[in-house]
This record gives sequence, C-alpha cells and structure tokens, in this order.
Amino acid sequence: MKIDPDSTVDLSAQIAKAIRDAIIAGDLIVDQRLPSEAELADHFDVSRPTVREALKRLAAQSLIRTQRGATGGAFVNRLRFEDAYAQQVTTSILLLSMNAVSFDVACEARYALERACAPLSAERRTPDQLATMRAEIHRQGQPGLTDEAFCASDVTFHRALVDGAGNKVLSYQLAGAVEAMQPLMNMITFTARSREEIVALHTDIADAVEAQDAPTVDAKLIELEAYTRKLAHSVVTARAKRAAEKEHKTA
Amino acid sequence: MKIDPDSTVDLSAQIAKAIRDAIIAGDLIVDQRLPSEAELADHFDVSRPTVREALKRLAAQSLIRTQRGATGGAFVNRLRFEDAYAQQVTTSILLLSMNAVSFDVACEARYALERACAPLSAERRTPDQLATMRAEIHRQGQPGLTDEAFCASDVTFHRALVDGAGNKVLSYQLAGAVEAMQPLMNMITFTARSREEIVALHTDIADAVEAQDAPTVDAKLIELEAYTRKLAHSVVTARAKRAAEKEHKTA
DNA sequence: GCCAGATTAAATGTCAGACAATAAAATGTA
DNA sequence: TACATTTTATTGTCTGACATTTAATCTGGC
Repeated sequence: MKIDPDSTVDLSAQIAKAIRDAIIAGDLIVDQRLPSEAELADHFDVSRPTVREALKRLAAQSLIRTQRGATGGAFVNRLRFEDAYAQQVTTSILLLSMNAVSFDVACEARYALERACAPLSAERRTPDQLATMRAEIHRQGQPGLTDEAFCASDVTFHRALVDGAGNKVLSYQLAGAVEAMQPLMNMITFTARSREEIVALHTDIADAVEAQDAPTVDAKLIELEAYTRKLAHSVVTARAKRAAEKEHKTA
Repeated sequence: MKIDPDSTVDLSAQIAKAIRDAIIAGDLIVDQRLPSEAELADHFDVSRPTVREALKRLAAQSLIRTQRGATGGAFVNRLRFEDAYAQQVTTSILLLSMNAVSFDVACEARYALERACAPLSAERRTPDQLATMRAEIHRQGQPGLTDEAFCASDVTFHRALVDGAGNKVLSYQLAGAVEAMQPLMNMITFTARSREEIVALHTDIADAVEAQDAPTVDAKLIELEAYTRKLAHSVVTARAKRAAEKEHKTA
C-alpha cells in the first residue's frame, strides 16, 4: 500500500483509496484488524489526524468499523445487505432529487424492475410475505390515513412483493428504486377514489401472487404503473392550471 | 442542526448525520456553501479536527466537495449519475464477495434485471448503441483474447443493451448488477467452443434489438442465462473433481 | 484610466503533542 | 479459585500551529 505525497489529491483520500483497494483485492479480509492509527501514520509517513480522516471515509462506506480499548482498532467490516440497502436508498433519493429526474422516468424504471421480480415472486413467495401484503392492503383501505402513511404502506407492500423472489441480490438492487420513489410519490394527493383503485389493484396482485399466476401479476403491475402515472400527470396539470390562473389574476 | 454530546456515538458521526439529513431534507441545496470548518466547530461546540472527520465522511459519499483558497469551503455536491454509479459498483462487488453469494443467485438477479430493460431497449435503442454492441461482438470473436478481456467486453455489450432503454435511472440501477458479476464471471475459463456459443447468442440479441423484436431478445437472454449458469456449474464440478483426485492421491 | 504584478486574507490541508475514555489483559489479594 | 485492582493499548478529542491554495485587493507604472 503506497501513496504519492506529491500528488495534488488529499493525503487522506489517497490513503482511503489504498486501503479500499486492498479490501476489494482481498488483501485485507473480513474481520481482519488494520494496523493501529499510529502504525498507519508511520507507514504512510503522515500524521495521525490524516490517517483518521482516511479511516472515517472508509467508515462512512461501512467498509470498516472501529473499536476502542486495549484490543480495539479498525476492522474490515463484513458489508451486510442492510448496510448496503441503507446507503443505496440514500444515494438513490439524492440522485433523483438533485437531477430533476421526471416522475415518468423514475416510475418506468421502478415498474420495469419490479416486473422483473414478479415471475420469481409468484413462484416462490412465502406465506409470511403474502401476509405482509394482505396486512398492508388492509391498512391502505382505512380512512383517515395520511398521504404519507399511505405511501409508506405502499412501499412496504411492494417490498414484500420484491422480497418474494427470494433473491437477496434482487431485493438489494430494488430497494433503492422502490424507496427512492417515495418522495416523488408523496407529491401526489390521493383522493378516496384513487386509493380505492390502487387498493383494488394491490388486491388483484396479491391474489395473483398467491395463485402463482405470473402473467396476471405482470398485467396488473402494468395497470398500476399506468394508473400511477395518470395520477401524477393530473397533479402536474392541476398545479400548472393553478399557476396560470394566479398569473392571470396578477396580470 | 443539533447533536448530543452525551451520546456514546462518535461526535464526527453525529455531525455528519446532521448535515446529511439537512441535505436530504433540502435545507441545504446544491452548490450551497457550508459554513467554514471553524464556524461549524463553533456551532457544534467541537474542535476543528472533529468537524473535518465529519466532512470527510460526507465527501466519501460524494455528498460534498471541498475547495481550498479564499472563496473555498465545503459545498453541497450535485450527486451525478457517474458518481453514484461508481459507488454502487464498489458496494455491489464487496457485497457479493463478502457474503458468499452464489453464482446462481447473482446470475438470476442480473438477467432478471436485464430482461426488464430489454423491451424498452428494443423499442428505443440508438444507432450508437447498436454499433457498440456490434463492435463488442466482433472483439469477442477475435482469437487470443484473454478471459478477462472477454469478460470486460461482455460487460460493455450488456451495458449498451441496458443503456438502450434510454432511462438513466434504469441504467444506474443495473450498473451494479452487471459489473458486480464480473469478478464472478472471471472465474470461468472460456473455451473456444463456449465463446462461439456466447458470440452467437450476442449476435442474435443484437439482431433482435435492431429489428425491435422484444420477444426474441427476451428468449435469447433466457438462453444466455441458462448457458452461463451451465458453464459456471461445469467449472465448479471440474474444480471439485480435481480436489477429490488430489485428496485421493495424498490419502 | 488601465493593466500587471505584489500583497493580503480566508479557507482548507497537515502536523505535533497532549489528554480523556474505553476495554481488555495482567496482576494482586483474599 | 474467584474477585478486585492496575496496567496497557487503542481510539476519541482538543489545542495550537504552520503550510498551501486561491481569490480579492492593493500598488505602481504606463
């Protein structure tokens, strides 16, 4: 592990990269202890604060964990699916909000991915996952539910569907897509009528998944996507109309 | 933005979280300058090194960038698709390598996602993307190509297919899945015969995409997935056999 | 007045040394 | 042996300083 002290790049960034590369290459294996901060500072010929900045960078990516005390130190972390989820969700949300991604594009991506899981889910779903879907459908039907709570329940429902595929890699990849959509979905105000419509489609999907009827699941997801996009468009249109009226009044 | 000095959690981690939350909530917008390190230290009532550790954590996630000089400081970064993409690839690779994800599970996930893109790609692919696919097919047919180069070309081919969907969110989500598979794919040694087979399937896929024939693309991807898994199994079997023979000799 | 160069100021990057907090291991004692 | 105490290694944090970078400002000459 070497760094270039003459580079214009931060020393801490270089050190972080060197260690990260060593982990990716397998030179440092899971649960292995890194040298102490003092030893690393000595090795790279930098001060301890600089080493610490590098270690914090790695900790931010869940690549290492640190322990205090006599046998403490920095250890290569086993990257868990849950940690990776959390990071991916944060990243995806920011990506969508900062890059003016349209509702349509995000929605298309989300449903395309979800439909990829659907056939596997229809085949393998567990009773647990079916129960979760039913429970969320019930929750969504209750009056007095806020729009936020409705959306959150929607996410839970769809995550159960995705998890039904019984493929952790798929679940991980989709976590970002499904959850990142939530802030966009929250812009929609659901009328009692539209909630009814969505609950009906959810029920159809749950029924088809239970019956292991993949083609119907796919068809209903397509319907749901179309309906979701329609709702979003009506929100956008209504908003534009209000803006135009306001413009008219002031003029 | 507040922190709890009595918490057992690192101060730098708390500060990083406070700032991250502010960014996610939209309280800090893109390109906005954060207070200087000294001001942040003052605000949170900690020392400058502690603030710096927090900022490095955020920098590791591409949430901020720093500039030196008179008008320098830390700025909220516009998270670009490329940055998010790079992080996702690293995370996915580590996730797969550290969690003993089987080839089958990873392969299933990858092709399920890729098939989700295929219909959109068949509809929207640009001449550019078709040209890339053709070029990679040509490269894959050349003798003397190392297994690593063959795999790299494979990744480029499939990325062109995914990008053909013309949906940045989809491309981003799939980047991890496709590239994270590469280390696993690299375990396979390709015979001349198996390369021929793969190139033939790639050609069929490119033809079908060009002809905007989505069902055929889907069918050929299913074939390719089955063939890839067969190849991987034969590698595993051969390896097990060699190990058994070695065991027999020493016994 | 205007431009080029020198100066200044503000910010991050880095360092050195110190002390606090923690947790395990070593040690002492009943 | 069992338990309390001390030691020790390590990370967490602070203070203060200097180096480096960069833009803005000042200054002198034309």
